[in-house]
Amino acid sequence: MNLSKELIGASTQLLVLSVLARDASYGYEIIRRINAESGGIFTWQEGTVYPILHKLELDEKVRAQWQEADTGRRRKYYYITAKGRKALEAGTKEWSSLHGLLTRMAGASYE
Amino acid sequence: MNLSKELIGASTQLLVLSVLARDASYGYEIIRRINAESGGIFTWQEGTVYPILHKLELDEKVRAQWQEADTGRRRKYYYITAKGRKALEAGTKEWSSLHGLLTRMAGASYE
DNA sequence: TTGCAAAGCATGGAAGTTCTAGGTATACTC
DNA sequence: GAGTATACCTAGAACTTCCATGCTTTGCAA
Repeated sequence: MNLSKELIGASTQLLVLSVLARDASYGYEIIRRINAESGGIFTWQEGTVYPILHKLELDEKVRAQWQEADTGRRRKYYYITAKGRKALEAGTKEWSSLHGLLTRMAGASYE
Repeated sequence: MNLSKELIGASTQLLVLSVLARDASYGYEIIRRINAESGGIFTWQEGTVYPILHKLELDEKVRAQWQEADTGRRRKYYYITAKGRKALEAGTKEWSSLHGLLTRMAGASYE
């Protein structure tokens, strides 16, 4: 069993799930929100996020629903599911272990 | 500019560099050491690590040198370079930013 | 009313990555 | 001399993310 690869993919998935755990949202806005909060360390493109949303939906971690906005525009809203919340929690924990290992090892190398 | 992808790859590179920053070592032992210290959250295979070492060498972040062990066995020792140390330091910082973002966002979703 | 920018979703293909699965060879132990 | 541990390596499969691009609709300005 090797978590590493999933952890990696999880870093992007986790960010998306984090946004959706607060409020349902749609692709275009998720991108803007994450890019804003990232403080400029990276910039997601649309082509990065939409496939991730599709995968999350396939995995039943989110549910999608077309809605009409006040502006009259059609948007595909994504809602996090119970499964998605579990994945978010588990992923955050796994991420923390990896981060712990990394700081422990990198830190030790400066002594 | 998008750091994300490099960050990802960096997580594995960083662990290897961390080991080498303490002591020069060779592939087979690096694998054992990291697997031991990971506390079981993942298990690297040889096929994962050797290509990484080759890439690090190509990038001049490590230097390789064949040496004869007491046991009479040939080993390829890897030494971290100045460039490698810089990469380790920079990578650790980038990693921390991402981790900060992640905990900030995931944390906020539980409030 | 025409034209352009922004909002909004989507996909195909390039490039990169790790993992699996194999191969080779030497030393030690029984 | 057979098996196990040490030690290195690579090809190819499978999976990702990223970039470029295309499409449609709405809003606004000239």
